[in-house]
Parts: sequence; structure tokens; C-alpha cells
Amino acid sequence: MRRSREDAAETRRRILETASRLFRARGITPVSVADIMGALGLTVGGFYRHFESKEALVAKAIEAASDETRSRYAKSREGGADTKLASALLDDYLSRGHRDHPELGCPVAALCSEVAHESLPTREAFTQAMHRLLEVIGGIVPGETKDARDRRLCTAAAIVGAVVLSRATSDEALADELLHAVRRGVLRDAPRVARTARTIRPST
Amino acid sequence: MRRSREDAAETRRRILETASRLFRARGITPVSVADIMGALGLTVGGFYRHFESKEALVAKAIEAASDETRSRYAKSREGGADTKLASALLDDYLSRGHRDHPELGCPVAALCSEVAHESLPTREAFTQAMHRLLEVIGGIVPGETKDARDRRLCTAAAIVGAVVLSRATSDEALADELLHAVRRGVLRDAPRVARTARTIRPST
DNA sequence: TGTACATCAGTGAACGCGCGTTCACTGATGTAC
DNA sequence: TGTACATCAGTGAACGCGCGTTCACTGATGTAC
Repeated sequence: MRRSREDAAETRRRILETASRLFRARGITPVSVADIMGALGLTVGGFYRHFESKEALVAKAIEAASDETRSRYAKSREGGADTKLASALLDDYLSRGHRDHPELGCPVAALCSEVAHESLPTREAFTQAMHRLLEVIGGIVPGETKDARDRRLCTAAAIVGAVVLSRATSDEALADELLHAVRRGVLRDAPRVARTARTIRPST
Repeated sequence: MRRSREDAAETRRRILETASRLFRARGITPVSVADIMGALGLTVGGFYRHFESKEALVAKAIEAASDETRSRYAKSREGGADTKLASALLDDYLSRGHRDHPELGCPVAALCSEVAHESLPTREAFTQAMHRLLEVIGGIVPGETKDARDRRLCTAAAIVGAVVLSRATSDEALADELLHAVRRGVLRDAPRVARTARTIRPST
């Protein structure tokens, strides 16, 4: 039976939220439309009142996850560069909590290797999520120089790599080591750029 | 009809090689047993003379890919740490060629986010591939100290992250930027550890 | 404000399809004598 | 070395199943008068 417009909008929102979490938790291909609708207590047919296809949903779900992640780190960009701030952001991103709960975490880390095989709209949504992650990292490594940009890209690659590999390995010790090593590595380099690069580092 | 033992061993080898390439190129779930056997001009039924299940194949295919990758970088470990060597290894790993041909490249970069949802044997094979990648990186950042180990882990996370994100994004400029930024970043830090760590760096 | 009707959110069964796996079968290979 | 027979690599059809998507249907919601 028909529901009110508010109900319908709420259903669409819940489909998106659930899909976004299931995709991050279990990957895109292994999650079916029936899985998503079933998790909401709804039947599959209704899905197509809200989205054109599963593929269309995937792009929107990545967008939703990216919004969520950006909001969580939003305050990180308020105060500008700061060692304490950098530490807090990295403590969160490189935490066991983030590693063990991909469904609530960064979609870039959750979906990176799968997304390469997805449709263009999906890869575009993923790219936007990457740009936002780089903005968040701007809270650790600010600046408009080419060197600062380079370091933001390195930091992004390193923290995403650390979380992804930490999730993939069956070696728990290695998983923890990766998170800690990259946390230390970024903290070692980042503030040097933000505040003391010209004084400590010699020529490079 | 029956084939000779040599033929059978060769068929098994070819299944493994083809699977290893198809998984790296398109991911694990999207590649079917029929895809693999079809690529060899064989029919599906025969597959089960060689492997117990698709799942069993996946673990072996990752192992095979890891062997292949280690061989390619084998010479990198012969000469010990060296800036020129580091540069050559990174030139290869962080090249457009590697990014655009995952089927011939590192299985760690190709399968990292998918593997988190696979069976334990698969994750164990993946973990072994990670250990081997760290050994290869030992050619850039050698040493038994905790600091050297940390830097190897950071380097692994960064180069895997760079390749994976470079493949995932639809933004070609960003894709190239990532490879170059991480290449420069690793080269900037690595030789310092390998040869000049104690003289340049102050306390850390 | 009340009524008649169009709209459409969600149902549930069905569609064609590809999946991983099984199995009876084939005939060349390998082995025992 | 030659023969009889067991083995088993590979075939091709079939299995049950879950997939994404479609569709006739339902009845509450929204709208026009």
C-alpha cells in the first residue's frame, strides 16, 4: 500500500544508509538488493521505486558514506595544522575500531580495490570521496605548495594502505603493527612540514 | 578423454596462471570457474580434477601471483640497500604499466580490499604475499631495528595505497599524481634510513 | 469541509540468467602380467 | 615386447540456488472539485 511522501523519503534514506553500511562491511558484489531490502524488513520489488538499478545505488551509497566520514572529521579542519589535531585524526583513522568496523568507516579504505572494476559513476563518487579525504588530511598537512600537496597524497596512500592491509591480513600482530607504524610515520613527517620543515630538514 | 600426467600437470599450471591473472584483473567474486576454464578452451567439469573448489583455487592463485611478483623483484634484494636500486624498484611498482596491468602485477595491490571478505586460507595466502612484499622492500629499507621495520611497513602501506587508489580513481591526473608523490616521498625518506639516518636525523 | 478519483509506495511472485558443483560418460594413458 | 584392464583427464548436461529486474496488484495518500 502507498505511504506518505515523508515515509517514502525516509525509506529512501534508510535504503541508502543500509546499503552504504553493507557495502562497506561486505563489499559491493557480495551484497544483493534483497540483502539490503531484507535488512530493512522490506521486499525487493520496492527498491526500484527509489533507485534505477543496483549500480545507481552504489554510487549514491559511496557518496553517503563519504558525507558521513567527512562529518566525523569535520572539526579536524577548523583549527588548522596542529600536532595534537593530527594525532587525534590519525588515532581515529588508524584505530582498531576503524579497522574492525568498516561499516562505519571510510569508504575509500573499505572499497578501494573493488571500485576499480565498477562503473564510471561509481568511480567518480569514489574519486570525490578521495578528494574529501585529502581535504581532511589538509588538517594535518596544510599548505598550497607542491611539497605539501605531495605529502598529503603520501599520507592518504599510507593511511588507506595501512587500514586496508590491516583488514586483509590474517596475522593480528602484523595488522596492529601496520596501524602503529603508519601512525608514527605520518606524525614524524607531517608536523615537520606544517611548522618546522625549513629549520630541521637540510636541503631536499 | 584421458591425458598424460605431464599434460594434466600442465593443465593445472595453466588453470593457476589464468586464474591468477583473471583474479588480479577483475577481482575474485566477478571471475567464475567457467570464465577461467573457458579462457583455456576447456569445460567447467574438468576443473574439479585439479582443485577441490573455487575457494581452494583462490588461495593457490594468490600464492602463484606472489611467487611471480617476488621473482620479478628478486634482483632487488641482491645488492642490499642502494638509492639507485630503490629508485628502480619504485619506478616499477609505482609505474603506469603496473597500474594499468594489474593482471601481471602485485596481488597485494590488486586484491587488498576484497581479500578481507574471503576465507581464512585465502587471507593466509594474502598475508604471505604481504610478508614477501615487505622482504622486497627490505631492499630499499634494510636493517633490523624497530625504526627500519616501521619504515618498511610505512613504505608498504604507501606504495600499495598509491597503486590501489591510482587504479580506483576516475581522475587521471590524480592517478598520476599519487604514483609520483609516493615515489618521491619514499625516495626522500628511505635512503636516509639506509645510509645516513644517524648523521642527519637528530633524536627520534 | 466532503467526496471521487488518480497516484504511487510497497508486495510478492515470476522472468531469464549465471553461479559453483556433481555426475555419467569417453577414450587415451598407465600398469600388471 | 605384447595384451588386458584399471585409471582418470576432460566432456557436456544437469542440479539447486541466488542474482537483478519486471510486473500485476493493494490500498493508503494526495488532489481536484
